[in-house]
Amino acid sequence: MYSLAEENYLKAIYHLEQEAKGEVSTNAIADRMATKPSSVTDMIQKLADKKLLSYKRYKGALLTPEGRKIAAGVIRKHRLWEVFLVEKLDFHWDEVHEIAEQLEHVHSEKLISRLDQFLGNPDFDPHGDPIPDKHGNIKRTEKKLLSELDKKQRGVCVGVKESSSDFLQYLDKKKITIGTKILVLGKEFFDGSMVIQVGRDQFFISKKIAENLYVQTN
Amino acid sequence: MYSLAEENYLKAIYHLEQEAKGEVSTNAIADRMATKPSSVTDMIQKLADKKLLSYKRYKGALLTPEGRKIAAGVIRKHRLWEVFLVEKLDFHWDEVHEIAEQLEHVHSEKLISRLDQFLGNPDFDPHGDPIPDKHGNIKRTEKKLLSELDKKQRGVCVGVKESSSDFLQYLDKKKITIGTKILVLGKEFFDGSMVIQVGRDQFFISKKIAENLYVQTN
DNA sequence: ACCTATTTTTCGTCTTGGCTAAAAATATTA
DNA sequence: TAATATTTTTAGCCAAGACGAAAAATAGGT
Ligand SMILES: [Mn+2]
Ligand SMILES: [Mn+2]
Ligand SMILES: [Mn+2]
Ligand SMILES: [Mn+2]
Repeated sequence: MYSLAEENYLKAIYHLEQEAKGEVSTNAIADRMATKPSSVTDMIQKLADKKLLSYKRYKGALLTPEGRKIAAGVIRKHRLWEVFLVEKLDFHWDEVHEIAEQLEHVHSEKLISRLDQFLGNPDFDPHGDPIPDKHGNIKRTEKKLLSELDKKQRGVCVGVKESSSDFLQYLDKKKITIGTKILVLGKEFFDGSMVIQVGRDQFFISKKIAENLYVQTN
Repeated sequence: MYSLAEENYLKAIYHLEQEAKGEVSTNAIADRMATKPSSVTDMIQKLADKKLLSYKRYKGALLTPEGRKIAAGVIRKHRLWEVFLVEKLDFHWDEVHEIAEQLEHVHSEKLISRLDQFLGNPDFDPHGDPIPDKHGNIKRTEKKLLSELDKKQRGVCVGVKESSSDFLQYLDKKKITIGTKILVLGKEFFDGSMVIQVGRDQFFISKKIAENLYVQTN
């Protein structure tokens, strides 16, 4: 059984590995976890001793299969609890993350398998992120950022990259949620801004918005 | 926001106050928490500094209203989660306590009020223990131990004093659960053992069993 | 190749919540 | 009341996980 701190480090490193593809640096981990590099060094040495990641001084960290499995398990729990909060307790998708940060550390195989079943074995969390199965495998789907679409292309919103409250509330205001169809009416190459159509509404969005919305194109 | 350790101490002291009616001794707390008296002294001094209990050296501890409120809040969460596990996730009543010990420390007012609502605002947990309301008030009901009944008296099982797995599984084997009607056929004064009728079955129970089953007589 | 800036590690320290051993206070019993 | 037993507290120590300051390694620029 791993401690709360260990689980959080593994989770952060797992996410950073996805994003950066390769060794994860001490500073990157410190940034992500809002902690100091010296603390990170201590912890990755400890995790290396436990064979949860491989680490050579000054060379960054890489999860071992075991470390990856632990991390995926924590992420699985986080996302299942988020589904629970939204689907069963009627929470809004911008309110669930902080609570799931706590719930993800409850240790019980049986609890999580029963919860999974209770929720109907969902594949995605309320933000469109895939839920790892009990072995830690994730069903990766084809998705791109809205910002990658060109004029006249269509996409269906399948997820968000950021899930800050501010961003999610912006999306709500614009009536964009998972499953919403989006048509790119125009794209400005100078600043990456777009004009899009959502339902009957047409409006302007900044590059920053377009870079944080995942869409699927068929 | 209080730490996991602080919450567990407050909860233990709360329960000991109920049982013993009066100041709670250092040793009693240490026993209940499977820790050492010296550790208890440290913690109760810390809790006294925070005004969660009153404490004079060598005189034991008594929760302040604030301390009692925190403790009742933790117990409320514990019991609501137990209801969730049994009612929604089909756990057996002997499996839920350990998991609830973890879930009770998740901090979110909104989570617990939504959970309460989702469960239909239950008054009792799966072991028959009353669930405090959001202000920490408990609906106390008239109940006595089965061992207090005399020959020919009837009672309805409304709770268990112990909820160890062994005991609960024993009760299952004997088809006794919350709501079961029990008739005392005989009582041996020498050792406190009884012969009781449950449904169509008649059988012998030891004093230890009778002292851990709460019944209501009408 | 050398100097400098950046990143990472090391070292000493802090807080929380444990522990043991010894001292002090209280309770019991002769 | 005095001696003894029990309970409680104090004092010193430990491990986890954080921190800042200083040292070491690496990366970049010339
Ligand atoms: Mn989340
Ligand atoms: Mn999510
Ligand atoms: Mn319980
Ligand atoms: Mn219970």
